[in-house]
Amino acid sequence: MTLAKEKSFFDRVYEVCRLIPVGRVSTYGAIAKYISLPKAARMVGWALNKCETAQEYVPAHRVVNRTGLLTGKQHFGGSNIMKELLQSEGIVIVDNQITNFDKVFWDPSKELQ
DNA sequence: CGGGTGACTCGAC
DNA sequence: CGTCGAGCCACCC
Repeated sequence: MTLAKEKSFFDRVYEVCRLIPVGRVSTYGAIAKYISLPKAARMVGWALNKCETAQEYVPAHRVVNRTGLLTGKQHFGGSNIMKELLQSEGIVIVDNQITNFDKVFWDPSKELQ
């Protein structure tokens, strides 16, 4: 799939996040890598922090750090909303850690090329 | 315009 | 094996 390269970094992050299939998750680094900025993983998280400003809904709960840990949980209203959402999609989480992370991991640079 | 920020990542000790 | 530190870069104020 080809994404508009004219758009800003943020917009690309939002687009990739929306492309994440239900029941799957991705990582900040993987997304950053897909948009040709593998070292901008922090920017991805920051972009998701402002995902509410995006014109369309962004499933930011499907994006975790590269270990499968829900580091962004606290930014989801301060509750277990992120965990609840992921579990409702079939993802198993124990202590904010995705247990079957290897199976649900979705790499845009591989799945989306 | 310049500095600060951040939901990350990787390497060193 | 676990913890700590520094680099990274586009966007906001």
